[in-house]
Amino acid sequence: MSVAHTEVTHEATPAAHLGPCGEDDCGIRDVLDRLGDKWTVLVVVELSKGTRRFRELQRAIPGISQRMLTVTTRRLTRDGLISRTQYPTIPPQVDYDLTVIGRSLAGAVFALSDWSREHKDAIATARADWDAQNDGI
Amino acid sequence: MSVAHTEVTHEATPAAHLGPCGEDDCGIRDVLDRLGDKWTVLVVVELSKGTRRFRELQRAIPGISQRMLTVTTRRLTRDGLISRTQYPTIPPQVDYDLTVIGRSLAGAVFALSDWSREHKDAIATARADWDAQNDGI
DNA sequence: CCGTATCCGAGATGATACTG
DNA sequence: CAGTATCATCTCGGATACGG
Repeated sequence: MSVAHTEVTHEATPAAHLGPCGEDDCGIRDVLDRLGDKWTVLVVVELSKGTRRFRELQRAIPGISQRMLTVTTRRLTRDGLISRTQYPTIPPQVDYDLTVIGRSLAGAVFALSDWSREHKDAIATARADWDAQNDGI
Repeated sequence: MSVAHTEVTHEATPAAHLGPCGEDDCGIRDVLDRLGDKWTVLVVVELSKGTRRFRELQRAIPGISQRMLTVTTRRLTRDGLISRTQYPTIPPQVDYDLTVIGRSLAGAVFALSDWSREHKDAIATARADWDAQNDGI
C-alpha cells in the first residue's frame, strides 16, 4: 500500500543515513508496510524462539485468527523472511522458521522492543498530562 | 546512532530478551501501534533533521493531507515524542521539534531503515521468485 | 492439521470546505 | 498559516463455513 505520491524530481542520492527521506524512499516505508500490520511482528518474534508449526503459532499468539495467520505467514514466506516446510503426511504438517534474513529483521525488531520498554512509562505520563490539559473539551 | 543489529542466536538465548511476548506485551505492539500508520514515521524522520513548521512538514512529506498531518502531529505531541511551540503572531506560526525521547525513537527507526536498505534487493528477489512459482494463480 | 472462500463491520485515510 | 469539520472511500481483519 505504499505511499502513493508520484515522483519527486530530486536526484536520488545513495543517502548515507538521512537522505531525501521524507521526500521519497528512505526505505523505511517498505519495512513498516511489512511490519505495520497487526500480527507480522508477533509471528517473527515467536519464530525467533525456534521452529513452529501452524497450530503452535496460533496457540502462541492468542487472538490471531486462522485466516490472519495464513495471510501473515504467506506474506513473510513470499518475502523470504521465513521458510515454509510442508510434510506430505496425514494429517499434514507445516513447519515455519526464520530465514537468515528473517533473523536479522528480528534483531532490528528487538531494538524497537527495547526502546518501547525503556520509554513506556515516560510516554504514558506524557499522555496522561496531555489528556489532563485537554479533558474538559 | 545505529542500534546494532543484535543477531538473534536462535534457541541458545532463552527468554533473556523475550518475555511472554506472543502472549501479550513484549511492548513491541505499543511501538508499532504508534509507528504503524502511514505518516508517523515520515514526520519523525523529517523532524530528525531539525525544527519544522506545519507547512514545512507538509511540503517535505508529499502526499500527506492537512488533516493527516494535524492528526499525526497531535498524536506525537500527546505521547511526548515531539514538542509543539505556537507563536501568537499573525499569521500564526507553529514549530515542531523532536523531544529527547523522540530523538531516541528516531535512532531506533533509523536502525530499521538501515535494515530495509540492506535487504531490499534480497526481498525483492525472493518475492519475484515466489510470484514466479505461483503465477497462474 | 492446514488451509481457502465469502461476507461484513470498524477504523484509517482522502477530498473538500470552512475558521481564527 | 494552521488548523477543524464533514463526508466518502477503502483496506484490514474478524467470523464463519467449507475443502484437501
